[in-house]
Amino acid sequence: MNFRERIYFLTRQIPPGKVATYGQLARLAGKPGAARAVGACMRVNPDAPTTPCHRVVAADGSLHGFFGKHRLLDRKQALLQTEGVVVCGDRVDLKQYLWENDV
DNA sequence: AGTATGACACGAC
DNA sequence: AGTCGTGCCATAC
Repeated sequence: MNFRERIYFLTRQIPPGKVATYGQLARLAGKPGAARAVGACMRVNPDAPTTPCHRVVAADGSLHGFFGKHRLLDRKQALLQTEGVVVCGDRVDLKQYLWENDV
């Protein structure tokens, strides 16, 4: 299982209404410093709906990438809010929606 | 095999 | 608190 697959798997484990940071996924993947690598995996993200990359945010809770050029953030943003994540502008309250991975 | 690029994170100012 | 610079890992060419 390559890192990418782990990242996708972990991302899939993110419950609705919650978000995980790249560093978090990287850490769960076994590479606490592979935050960038996580983002790289999301970029290739072959399974967009299967891998809720929109649930993956930066360490500050700010949404990255998936809205940059595509600007479809509004769509993802709305989706996140539908799941229970209130997106403040381009950021979410990690203290409230940060995936604790208790499971 | 090496170089260049990238959806990040942390430290310091 | 916000902004700037550097470091880490993986992927793609």
